[in-house]
Parts: sequence; structure tokens; C-alpha cells
Amino acid sequence: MQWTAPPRDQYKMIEAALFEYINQFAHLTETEQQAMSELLTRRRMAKKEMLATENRPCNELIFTNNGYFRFYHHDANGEEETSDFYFAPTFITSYTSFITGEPSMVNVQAMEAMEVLVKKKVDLQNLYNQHPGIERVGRLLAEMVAIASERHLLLLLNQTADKRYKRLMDQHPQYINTIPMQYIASYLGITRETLSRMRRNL
Amino acid sequence: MQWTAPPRDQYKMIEAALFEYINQFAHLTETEQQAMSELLTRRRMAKKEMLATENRPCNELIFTNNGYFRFYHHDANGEEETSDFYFAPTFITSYTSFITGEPSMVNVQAMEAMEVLVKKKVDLQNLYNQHPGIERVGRLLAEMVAIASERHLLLLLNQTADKRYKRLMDQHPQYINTIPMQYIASYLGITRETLSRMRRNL
DNA sequence: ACATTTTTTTGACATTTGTCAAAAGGATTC
DNA sequence: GAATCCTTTTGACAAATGTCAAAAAAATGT
Repeated sequence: MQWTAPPRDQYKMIEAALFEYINQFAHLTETEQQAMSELLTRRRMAKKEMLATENRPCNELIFTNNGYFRFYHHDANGEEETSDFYFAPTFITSYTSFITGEPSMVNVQAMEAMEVLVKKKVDLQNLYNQHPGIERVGRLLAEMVAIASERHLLLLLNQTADKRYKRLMDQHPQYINTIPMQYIASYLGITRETLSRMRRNL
Repeated sequence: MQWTAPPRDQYKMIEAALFEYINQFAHLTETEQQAMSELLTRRRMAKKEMLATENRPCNELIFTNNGYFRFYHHDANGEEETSDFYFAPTFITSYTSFITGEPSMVNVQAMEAMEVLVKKKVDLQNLYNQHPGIERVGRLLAEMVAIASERHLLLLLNQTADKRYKRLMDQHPQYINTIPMQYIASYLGITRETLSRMRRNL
């Protein structure tokens, strides 16, 4: 069956979700919403499709309202190592690369097929210059990223692997049920075999 | 010998350092500098004095022009675990707590005696509301924090302890020479004994 | 300069986690 | 639904790291 574009109202739906998301932590005027809206493009992403790739700059910021993304890189042995997950609704990009313009250190991969909104870095910079309210959203988003990183860092440092796993189960039950074990294992900093044994011993 | 306040021009010196630091990545108008200046207070910190303490909210952001800070928390066994270092010149706070208002998860400790500038959270919020240029500084600082966290996270996940240590030596030689080994060890996620043995084998 | 405290190193041993190889189990595609 | 691919589990063993106790070295306070 040939793929057909989703109806116009589905486009409006994800945009509505975007502004609802932003409204949780900031207020944008009608003008600002309009300005942001004009610079968004829609994109369909397939399962396993990349938003960012190692060693290439990433100059796109996306918003998604369903599915989730995995961050990973290749270690010294060429093995994939998962460093993070981001769940909808959320903004996603290879953050350091997007900010600095340097090549991305990580791969960012869609884990499910989904519809997303895309914003180019250059467009976002212009919006920052023209609309203080949007710059505020930028600040708040940066703060959220920083906070998430601090939490993850403390999770990794905090204690032994089995305690990290239990803690993850408590705090993010959604992880356990949707994400393949091998990815959770490397998120926890252990191998899939070790995680499997930990689960056997409850 | 009784402690005497530093002369007025030393106060001006650290303020000059602050604006020089900010100028590296943003531009503040005279008005904005003036507004920020008025809400800064000076404080002397002793070696090992705390800027933030576990389980207490931290509502101060400080700027220092010399020395460095250590971030640590207590693990399940009550042992100290070092999670980060910040070197002058830089802003420092218990970031998540400062942003969210929640109790700090970490301790933030001055590692040397130093003179700092203090800004209260409430004052900073007011500045954000009144001066878009200062809000921009806030955004850029948040981005820097997020980037530093991503780098640290990847360092931890990236490979075995000895490679992490070599990499740290390459990228931050200052760490090795100023910071006690035991703190570097827990920054790397290993015990002091393991680090000591690694160093023996070059 | 001395006494005290803190930091670093060392050894012996226990424990955790990784590695490799293979099988079992699930999911996906044609 | 058969074939294929991907994920998870298991076992045997190796390697890395932790733990505990003690000594050596360095830094600090008076």
C-alpha cells in the first residue's frame, strides 16, 4: 500500500501537543507561537531512523509526541553503548553538537515510527534574537537537560549495579516494559548478561 | 592576626573578572551590568566550607575567580562519592536544587580559601524578567552545564577505568596536579586503591 | 620543627562483573 | 506458518575491581 500523507488535522494535533508541552513551564504570546509555528516542518521518522549520527554535526531540534529515542555511541571495541533515553512528549537533539556546532559524539535513534516537528538551529537562533519569550523557553529547556544529566550521573555513580537497576525500576517503570533489556543494561553501565543474572535473583 | 576586609579595589577586581568571564560568550549592556552588579554580594569562603549541603535547598549562585569546588554525596554505605569538579573562573551552584527549589542531592565544597560573589535565586529571577540580555546569559550558562554533564557521562560510560584516567590526564592535566587522588578516583567511578594501582602501572 | 591529621600505597583475598560460546525464546518478514 | 532475525538467558571461566588492614608518605596546624 502506498504511503499517504496524514490529514491536515493530524499536523495540527502534534503542533497543539508541542504548545501544550511548552505551556507546562513557560508562557508564549500568540505572536511568539505564530513565529515558532512558521519555522517548524513536519517529518515522518521510521523505526531505527537516525536524528543524529556520530561524527556529524546535528543542527536540528525535534519535538515528538509519541515513541521514544535512544542515545548511543561506539566504545573502544566498536560495541554500541546506550547512554540515554528520551520519552515523548519532549524535545530531542544531540545536545552538545546542536549547541556547539561540533560533530556529535552520540547517535540519536528513533525507537518507534513516529511523526515529529523539526526546527533548524539557525531558525531557532533567529527566534531567540527576536522573541525574549522564546529565549526563555530555550533557557528552561537547557536547564531541563542539565537536570536530567545530573540525575543520570548520580544514578551511575550512586551504587552497585543491582541497586541502580532497582532504583530505575522504581523511578521509571516505563523503561522496563518498553525498552529491550540490552539497552537498559548499557544505560546502567553493565552487560546484558549481568543484567539478566541480576533479574533472575529478583 | 585579625582578619581584615580586603581593600575595595580587590572587590572591584573580582567583579571585573566576572564580567570578563561573561563577555566570553555573551554581551551585556552597561545597564545590565549595573543591574547585576547591584545584586551581588561578596563572601569569603574558607577551605572545605560548603556552598550547598545534601538535603537542603540551595538558592545561591556564586562566581569565583580562583580555586575550585568539589561536588560529592554519600552513597548507600555512607561513603563520600565525588561526582564533579568546577574550576575558576566559573559560576557554581547545586544546579538541580537551584533550578527546581528541591533539596540538593549533592554537597558543594570549596577546596581552597577564596573570595566569591553571591547571587540569590530570587534576585536572578527578577533580573531575568527585567533584562533579556541577562536571560540570555542564563540560557548560555544552562547550556554549558548541560554540555559538561554530557561529557562527564560519556567519560564514565566510555571505557575501562585506566582509559578513563589516561583520558582525564590528557584533557584536564590541571586535575591531576591539584586534586587529591581519592577524589579523582571517585570521580572516575573507582576506589582509591584501584587508582593507585593503575598509576603504578603507568 | 614537631605532632597530628590526611592522603597514598601495598598486600592478600573476596566479590563482582566481563567474556565467550551456545541455546532458548520472541518478534518480524515474506 | 516457516524462515529469519533479534533478544534474552545460561554456563564455565577469566579479568577487573572492591574490601580490609596496615604501612608509608605528604600535608597541615600549632
